[in-house]
Amino acid sequence: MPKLGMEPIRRQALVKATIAEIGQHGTLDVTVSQIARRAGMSSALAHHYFGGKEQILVAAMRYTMGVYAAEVRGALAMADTPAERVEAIIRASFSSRNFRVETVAAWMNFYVLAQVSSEAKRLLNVYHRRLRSNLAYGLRPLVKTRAEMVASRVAALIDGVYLRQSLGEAAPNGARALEQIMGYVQLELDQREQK
Amino acid sequence: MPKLGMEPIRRQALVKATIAEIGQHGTLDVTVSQIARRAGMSSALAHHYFGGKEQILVAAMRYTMGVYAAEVRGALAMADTPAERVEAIIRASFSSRNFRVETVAAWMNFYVLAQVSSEAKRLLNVYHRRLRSNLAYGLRPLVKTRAEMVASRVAALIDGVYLRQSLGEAAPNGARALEQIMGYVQLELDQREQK
DNA sequence: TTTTATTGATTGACGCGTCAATAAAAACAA
DNA sequence: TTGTTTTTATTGACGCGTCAATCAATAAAA
Repeated sequence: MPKLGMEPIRRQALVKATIAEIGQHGTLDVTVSQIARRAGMSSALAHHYFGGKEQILVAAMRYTMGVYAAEVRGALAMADTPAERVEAIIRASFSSRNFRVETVAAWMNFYVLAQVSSEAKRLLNVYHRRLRSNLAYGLRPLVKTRAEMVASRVAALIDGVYLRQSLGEAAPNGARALEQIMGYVQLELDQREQK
Repeated sequence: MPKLGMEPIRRQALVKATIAEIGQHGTLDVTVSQIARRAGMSSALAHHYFGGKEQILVAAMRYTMGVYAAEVRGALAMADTPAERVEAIIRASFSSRNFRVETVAAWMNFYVLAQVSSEAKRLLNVYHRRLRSNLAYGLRPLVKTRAEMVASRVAALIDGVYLRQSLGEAAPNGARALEQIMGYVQLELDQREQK
């Protein structure tokens, strides 16, 4: 009963299943069969649409990063002041959409994937560059020449908080994470004013 | 030609080979045979001494953390002021001994291992608790009630910098990493003085 | 002869990727 | 319209390779 135009549906189902599966296992050690089963199809079909396991994983990565990027853009569009811009970017990292167990687990494993897949490495570098560039743009009016450095620190903080969360005793608490990082940003701003 | 007392030698050789192998592959996807070959023995012997792959990996993790902990203790012993204590702890994370490609790669993968091995998770939690506790102890005289929070941020920063380094375009630069983090600490100290 | 060291060979499981086969829709032909 | 061919969807089965773990066998110390 082949309905036509299944390709995009199948692809998305596989991508989402991949993230869920990685989230559940906490590892990239998920089989194509597991992913396919969760997505409701045979593993052969998964290979048919994606070619191989690595490409499925990279697609999942691209999807995850795309969701994040969209959220950043959305939040950025509503920000008027530089300070709001900065907060919007950070806030996106800890939104209930992104800062959940599966996504955190997936994210960490993308760093491992980047050790093996050059495309994954490229994607991760793009993410980092954008993040720092976006942050620095918002920060420049606020902290002038320190903008790049502060952006670097914020980026590292975000990654660090994610990593910590992956050890996850407690459920992800986006609000607390956000405060943690905004606290640092505020410190940089105060510093500026007192000079 | 069985020389007696080989066990500790073999074990250490395997542990070191494991770290080297993970460092080279960037992943936990290293076979027992590869590790054993690098350590100059058969895979059967590796199993004989460790029981299984997971135990080898955990041993490598314990070893890595042990090296780090020893270095922290050493640096701490030579620190007189609280500020020196804090710097000593951070410095250890970026010493030329610890902040090298293999170790950074291994470290990141320990987070993945912790998703699968409860012993690895335990070890990582111990590391985090100690790190934060050590930092907070040094920070308390300097920033009072903020000590815990600053310690948390520093810990997250360290992890974040490591993670970034694992993407490693350039070779690890411990000095720069150290500055990056000490810059933040200094900011917290300045803040305190101006109040 | 018991213990320690050591390995080649083997087993059993598992996973990726491929292929041939089935089936329905669409495109085309008469 | 009806018949034929091509394209798209889909899967079960399978081959090929890999790998963790085990075992039986060898050998030297104690």
